[in-house]
Amino acid sequence: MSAGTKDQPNVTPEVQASDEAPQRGNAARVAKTRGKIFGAVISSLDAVGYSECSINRVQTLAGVSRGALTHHFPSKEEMMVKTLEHLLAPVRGPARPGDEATMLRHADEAATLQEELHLLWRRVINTREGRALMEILVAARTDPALSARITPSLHIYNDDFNRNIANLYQASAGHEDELALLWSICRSFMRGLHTQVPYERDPKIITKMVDLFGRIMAPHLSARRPQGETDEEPV
Amino acid sequence: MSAGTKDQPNVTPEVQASDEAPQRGNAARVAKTRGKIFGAVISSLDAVGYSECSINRVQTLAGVSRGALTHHFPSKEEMMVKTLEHLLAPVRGPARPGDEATMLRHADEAATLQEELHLLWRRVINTREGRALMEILVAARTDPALSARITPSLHIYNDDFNRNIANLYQASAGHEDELALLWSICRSFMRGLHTQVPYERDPKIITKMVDLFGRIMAPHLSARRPQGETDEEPV
DNA sequence: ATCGTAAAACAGAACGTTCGGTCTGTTCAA
DNA sequence: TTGAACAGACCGAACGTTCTGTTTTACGAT
Repeated sequence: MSAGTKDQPNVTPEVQASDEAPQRGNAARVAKTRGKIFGAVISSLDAVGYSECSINRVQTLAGVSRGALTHHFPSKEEMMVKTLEHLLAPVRGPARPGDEATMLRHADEAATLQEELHLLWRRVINTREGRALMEILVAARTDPALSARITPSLHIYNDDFNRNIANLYQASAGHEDELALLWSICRSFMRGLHTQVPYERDPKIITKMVDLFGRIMAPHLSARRPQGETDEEPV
Repeated sequence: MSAGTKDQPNVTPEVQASDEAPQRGNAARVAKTRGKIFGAVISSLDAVGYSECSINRVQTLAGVSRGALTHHFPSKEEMMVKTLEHLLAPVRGPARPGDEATMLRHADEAATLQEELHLLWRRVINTREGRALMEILVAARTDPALSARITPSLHIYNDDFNRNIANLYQASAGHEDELALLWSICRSFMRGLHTQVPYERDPKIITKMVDLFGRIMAPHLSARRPQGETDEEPV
């Protein structure tokens, strides 16, 4: 369904070796296969939603056999849990020192909070990955087993997220303890936007909403002066 | 699954006669059956989500036969479309003059915008009906046929919504044209909250978020003095 | 007033399809 | 040569739809 899923898998292969280390197996082959599967799951979630993201569809889209899929992910639940963790990984922070930091750090391109939120919307939330994540979150709400599996990951992600923003942003004076809350509000707003985009007559409305929201939030949330940055930027 | 779905159907029976007029049929019986079905659909959507809201489940939960269900809703898509319209109806405004107005009108109980938003969250968004609506919206995003069916209803609902808030609220001076945008932001934020509630360790966080959000929005959005009220309140 | 009849409302069996999970083989790398 | 990686057939269950029958209601003719 998506454009050119076969030609440009759109997944980051050969870079996934951060998972449980396969002591014996062929690491490169595993990473490639899992990468293809992750890409297919994400594309399917974005294109047809959680319930239609079937084993058969993923298998076909990824171009792998049923056996390969089953070997890596014994159940659909396992497939979704691992896909979620795959989606959360790049936002949690730099895997190794020197890697690009959290997706929040657009400070070099965005001067104002409004611009920052626009970038967040365009590059993180309103993407295939962002919509796929949304599908998993919504599905897990009514799936106790899935919910139980992903909740710990989400808590860890949330803690990492809050730790990262503490270095990059600050709340207005007198409300320093509200920083995490403020960013939770931003994220909630943008997740909610997901359910408005498909039904909005004028796409510009979405941009206007992000813009106005940024203007409203700006007095309460500002970027830190580049200061906690110097200690770790050899590149 | 839900508590006492059989004892207190929790649907508004005998009040649904607003649909395409059944020239011949038995209006009361139809309303009762459709009411039971709507209640079962809403409960199922809330409890198990869109994909698990199967015909079999609804049929059993509603206590009606397969034939009755099929008769009223020839397809699952039709069932969902009609359920959505059923969910949207009470928010669109008073069906007849004298009926209770839109769900937005808590002005008599809520003094501040914060209290108003809390009530909106507790009584409209974070309810079985609110979560059911969310499930349909999310499902329709990846279901073109369903999306095409519900989009007109959503547009009408949106227009009615904006018309209603224009009588009840006003944007801050100098930004009168932003009223609809401001409320869209509020709704987006609260819809996004749906995807955070199940995974939040401390439920109080949600309350705090609604509270802080209300505090941030308050300078931009205020209730109109009771003035456009007198022309239509004989009760 | 009541009876006949057509249509709506309801009941439930049966359909083919697709689902996720399981199973037995085969290939590849160490 | 061993075990991980992969391949593909197979299973019972559940899905949404379609179908034929039965009951109930409305209403004009008698």
